Amino acid sequence: MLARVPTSFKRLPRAVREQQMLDAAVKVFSRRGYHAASMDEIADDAGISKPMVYAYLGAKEELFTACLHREGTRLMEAIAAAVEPDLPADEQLWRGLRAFFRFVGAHRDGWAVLYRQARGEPPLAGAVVTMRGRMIDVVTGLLERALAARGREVRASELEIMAYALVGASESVADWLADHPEADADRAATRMMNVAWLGAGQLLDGELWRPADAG
Amino acid sequence: MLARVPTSFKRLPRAVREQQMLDAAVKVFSRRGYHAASMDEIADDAGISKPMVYAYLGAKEELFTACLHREGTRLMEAIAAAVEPDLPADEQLWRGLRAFFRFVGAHRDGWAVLYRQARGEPPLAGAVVTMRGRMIDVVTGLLERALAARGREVRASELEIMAYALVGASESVADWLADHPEADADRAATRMMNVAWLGAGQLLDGELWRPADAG
Amino acid sequence: MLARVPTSFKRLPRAVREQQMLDAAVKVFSRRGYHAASMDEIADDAGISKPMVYAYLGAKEELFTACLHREGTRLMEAIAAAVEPDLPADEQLWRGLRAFFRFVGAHRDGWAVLYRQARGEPPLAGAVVTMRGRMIDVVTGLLERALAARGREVRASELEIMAYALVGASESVADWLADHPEADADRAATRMMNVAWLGAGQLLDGELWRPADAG
Amino acid sequence: MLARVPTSFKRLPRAVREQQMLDAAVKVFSRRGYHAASMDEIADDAGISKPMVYAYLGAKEELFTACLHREGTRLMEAIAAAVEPDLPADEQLWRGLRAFFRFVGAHRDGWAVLYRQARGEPPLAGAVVTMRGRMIDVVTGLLERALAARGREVRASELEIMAYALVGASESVADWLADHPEADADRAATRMMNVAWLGAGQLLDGELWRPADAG
DNA sequence: AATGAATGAGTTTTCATTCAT
DNA sequence: AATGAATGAAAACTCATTCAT
Repeated sequence: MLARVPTSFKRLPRAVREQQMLDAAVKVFSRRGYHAASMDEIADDAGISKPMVYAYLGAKEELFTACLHREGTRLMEAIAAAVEPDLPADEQLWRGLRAFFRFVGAHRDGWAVLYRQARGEPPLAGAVVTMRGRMIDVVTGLLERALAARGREVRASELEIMAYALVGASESVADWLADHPEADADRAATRMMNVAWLGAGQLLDGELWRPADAG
Repeated sequence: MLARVPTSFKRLPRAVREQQMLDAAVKVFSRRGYHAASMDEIADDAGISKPMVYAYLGAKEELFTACLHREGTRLMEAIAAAVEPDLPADEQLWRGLRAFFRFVGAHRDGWAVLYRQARGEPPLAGAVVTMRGRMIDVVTGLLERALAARGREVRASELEIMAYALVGASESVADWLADHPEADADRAATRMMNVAWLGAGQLLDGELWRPADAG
Repeated sequence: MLARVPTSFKRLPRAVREQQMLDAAVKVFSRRGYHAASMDEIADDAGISKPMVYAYLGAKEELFTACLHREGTRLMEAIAAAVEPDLPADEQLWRGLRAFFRFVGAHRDGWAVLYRQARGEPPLAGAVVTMRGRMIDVVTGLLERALAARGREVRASELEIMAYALVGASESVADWLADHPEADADRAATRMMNVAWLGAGQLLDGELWRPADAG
Repeated sequence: MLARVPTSFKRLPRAVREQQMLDAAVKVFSRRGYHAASMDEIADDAGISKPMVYAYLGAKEELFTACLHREGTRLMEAIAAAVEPDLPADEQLWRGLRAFFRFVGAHRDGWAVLYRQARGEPPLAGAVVTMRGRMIDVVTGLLERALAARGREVRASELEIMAYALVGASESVADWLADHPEADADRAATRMMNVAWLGAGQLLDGELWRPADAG
């Protein structure tokens, strides 16, 4: 948590103000949902007047999009930092999943919640398409590299479905994680990795995938 | 022989009206989203006045819940009808997935859309928990039977996460299907089955699962 | 309380049905207030369908008026039965007041509550004027007889104001009684009699009026 | 010298708007009654939009309460200004009553009407209790001082009933005054004073109380 | 640069009342 | 005689958004 900047600091540079607003918006959107969140509450929470919010970040929809964008980027950066392109595919997938669940587990008010809300709201469809596209791209890239390393090639649409399945499964397990606050992010990542890598067939036969490292 | 259908469409019995209303509500909720859907439009679309909607199905939230319940039950019935408990696990999973995607593909305004919306809306959380529980139960049951057939046993929470992953993956691929109207439901089901059954590991190595039948 | 007539008794004579409805209406109006009382609840409580209420007792306003009329008449009859025109004025006033407070105390859901509600509602003004007129007439008659017995005469408008004051004071003390369920009706009547008969001047000097009898 | 009154009546400071709204609300509530009064009409009458009413004075119930409070306070102040604690009790009572009737007569849309409405409305019960308490306190205080001057003492509950009677009688005569627009407030006050001070017993015997002064 | 004042437009919900059977 | 079905009309309340200062 960032220390709250005292309200007495007036005339802050624009960039700082914008971050304050986004912090407040993420908080309120997460807590109340897109519709139930009121611009009033967001402005109040940011310690700023409503017209300023409009002046800096635009209307409600844009504001939400900006939140989603910022949180999504942070998530993507966390994943990117964890994955090293030269490792084998399973290690890459594992590190990516682990980073994903760690991030989601650590920011329970952030991207996962916003994304979940956005998915059901037609007016936010655009933002969702954009963000999901970025996630799909990450996964697709990983798969493509893995295939290339094996000297194989697969139609793009096949890869895309697979990426959808992986992303959807991860989101769902992230939901499970969000609903079980006592659960451990790394354990969830391990389970997810098992399903994703081995598939139900091998799992049912008792096969198991285990992380190589401890951390 | 049949009872005479009245020439004017007025004064229908309650049960009929309720179905008309639910039809309209599912349509409008799907098209507009929960919040943007107005009770006015739903009533109009059902060809009935608003007070009747309130009298028969209650306030907006209850109405949505009723929609979700009806559509979810239909989906579940479609899946249940397709799965035969005595078949091997992969065949069961396949038939279940195929039934799921066929249903979702055939009712693009139905369960999948409502469910997606409900997930982001705090006020609808209760309904989501109930419905998701039913889906998870179906998948968990399937996995349990498969394990039993192999003489193995696994902790309930492990199974649950696996079920979450499968359900989430399916939902996500269903989204993909919803976004690609030209796509074929059975092909999507096959892709999904591959990911779910074989896992990324074997898929990347070129293994492939194929349906046994043609239907 | 009348024993509830079982709903299975259908086709009751009109007069009986009307009393059932009035019973229900008095109850619901008293409990909820004129506006918050819904015709639905009244019909339900009477164990009858709404159209019947309309057919027998008319619209909501008429229904309320009918309630007020019935309860008011009962009150007036109770007072009339208690007052004997040949007694001295103070004895008459005392008996009238005592009957009034006893009645109000015994029917805490009846006349007093309805009347209080009606007073503030412009649409019910007519009914209030009528009922209050009847009360004022009773008091005015009492005062006139008392004056006649003393061989005096006073302008009608003077008497009228006096009657207003007495009626208003009684209503107010009745309110006090309604708000103090543990209070005793006869004690309240005695206090009221003291104020009304002796006036503040004598009361402050310690004079006291006491009922002659014990009953 | 005076601050320039803006040519357009827009953008007034909050305090001013609040008074305008209260003025309009008192008017509309008095004319139509609590329920029949619509927030729309009140806003229109105040020359402002509905949301401002909600923003400044809250929901309908709070708005009504605020009206009652303002008008009640004005009435109480008028009475307090008229009564001088060092005068004899009858003089105090007389001045109080006169101030009361003058005020009520001069503000036929104010306190008396609102109070009458509030009494019958269950949702406004709280406000009524508060306001009536203040009136009762004023009268009780007067009576206590009078008793103390005579060296006597009386139980609080006795005084309370007496106060109820006096307040109720005054309200009723105020009603009479409201229904007789040609009537004179001071004459009504004199009549009321006679009943209250002398009581029916002495009045019937021809005794009469008269104000000492002419004003 | 910053905000208090202001509103248009829309929504859910309720209720008295009446047909058609 | 009795009722389930049906509705017109209105009311309270909220919110995103913008002026004017």
